[in-house]
Amino acid sequence: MEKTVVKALKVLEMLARSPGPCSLSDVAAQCEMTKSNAHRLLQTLSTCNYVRQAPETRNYETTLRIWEFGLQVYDRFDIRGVAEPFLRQLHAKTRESVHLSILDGAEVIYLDKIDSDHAVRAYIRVGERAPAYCTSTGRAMLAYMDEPAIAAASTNMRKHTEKTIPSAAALRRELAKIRETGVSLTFGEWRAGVVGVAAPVRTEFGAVVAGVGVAGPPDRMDPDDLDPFIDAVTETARGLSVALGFGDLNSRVNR
Amino acid sequence: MEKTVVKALKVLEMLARSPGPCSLSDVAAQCEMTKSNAHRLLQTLSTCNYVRQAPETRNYETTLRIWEFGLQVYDRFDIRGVAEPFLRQLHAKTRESVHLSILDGAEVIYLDKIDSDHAVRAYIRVGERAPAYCTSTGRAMLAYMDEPAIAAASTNMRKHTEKTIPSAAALRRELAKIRETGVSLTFGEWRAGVVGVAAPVRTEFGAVVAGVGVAGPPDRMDPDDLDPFIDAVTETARGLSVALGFGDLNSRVNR
DNA sequence: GTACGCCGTTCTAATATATGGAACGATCAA
DNA sequence: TTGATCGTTCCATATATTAGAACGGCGTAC
Repeated sequence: MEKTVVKALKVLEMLARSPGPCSLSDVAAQCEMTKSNAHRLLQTLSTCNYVRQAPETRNYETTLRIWEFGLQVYDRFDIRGVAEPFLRQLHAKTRESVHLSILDGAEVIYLDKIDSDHAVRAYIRVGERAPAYCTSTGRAMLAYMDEPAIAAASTNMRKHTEKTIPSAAALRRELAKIRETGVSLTFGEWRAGVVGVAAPVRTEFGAVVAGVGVAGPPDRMDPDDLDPFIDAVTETARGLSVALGFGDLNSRVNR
Repeated sequence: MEKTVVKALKVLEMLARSPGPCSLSDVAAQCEMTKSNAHRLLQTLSTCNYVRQAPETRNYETTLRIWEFGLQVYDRFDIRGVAEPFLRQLHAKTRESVHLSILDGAEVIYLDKIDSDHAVRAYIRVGERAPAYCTSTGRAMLAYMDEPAIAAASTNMRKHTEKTIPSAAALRRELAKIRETGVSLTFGEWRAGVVGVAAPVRTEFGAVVAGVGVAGPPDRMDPDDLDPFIDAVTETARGLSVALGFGDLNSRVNR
């Protein structure tokens, strides 16, 4: 294991996370290394154009280099390109916020979204993470994962709201229900007051590659009458599954 | 200079750029290192979750980790957040594609865009780069940069289309004109058949931080009658400059 | 069926490389 | 002026990285 590389990445991550430029001492302190060590790492990162220092304050900050590479990586995950028209359609039908996410370990990552037009709306940011076990798209995907993945997702379960699913056993019952009905429902388990309806996006071979869902407040998404939303979401998921199902996801190249 | 870090970044960049998963040998060959060296680098990058190997083929590919960090970095460049309503307004007025870009050395990076609704439209991708000297937003920013920056931007000038500005001298004349009028105009210099109208976005201290512009085909953007577009763009640039002008750009934190 | 070649991976000794502490000049506050 | 803090440079030491050989697995060609 290359220690230097790990340290360099640590510095880079720290700078990326930081809300503003950092002094050398800040970097050294937060990354728990000596000043001279941090200094040299920052210099190499500078010559590679990943960070730069403000000419006047001598503080260090990240450049847009990482963003560029991130976009390149992201574009290869072509789910989003294929999914966009489907998301648009789902949004047009429901007028609520619609989300596209993938599973990464025990968390979901939101790949794309379209916000509701309503003033009161469910809001997430693209790139954000959330625990899979208590989000609608997360559970929709979990339901079709193998045992180790489910076990991993049901450790460290916490009550994020009053309604968060309370136990691994309850989660497994919920996942079984999802496998029966094909739909994942949540009622304010992650963010209070947000109703979620989601379904898995699968390839023709059955592999789950993403989750798609709609989220909104209970006064517009009546828990007793979610059928219109369920229908819209399942149709979107089915359409997306077909659109994505031809070939291996990772072999897709840039559009 | 930490050689190991440079190598690791090289591997990461190579994988990000690659259209699909790469075998170890590919990585070693393309990055010009021994297989064992590439192998260890890939392993450390794996344990840091920046790359992973497909379980079956054993090929390596990037994860979405870089994308996540890229987004964090990007969000700190709050220009885009502030600019969005202005771009929307400009788009509403012109119905053409509008672009927001920043200068990075001799190139522009497109930060954001809104596409025209028309079937025929100027198209760029967010995150894309283009030479500053022959794009409208690029020249709008260059016009207010210091001598070394202009000199750097006027090296390696190539004819991308028939209309590309032919020489450094011509570029300087053009930049002088921009400083007079406040507007930068291009007629198919980078992509044939695309008319561009752009203006610089400046802080109250005069520092140029971005460029904003509109682009479209000559039949809707008549070179002899660009005044409506010029007015719209200058108004947008002025509004954005005011909105951004209070304080240092880099000290802005997440919304 | 067997031999060959290529793959990814592991190991090791040799060496290049990173390390942290000390020292330096600059800047700022008291 | 003094003292403290900052960013940066230097250097001997220790350590982490290196290249190459060797291994076992796999597919292919003969």
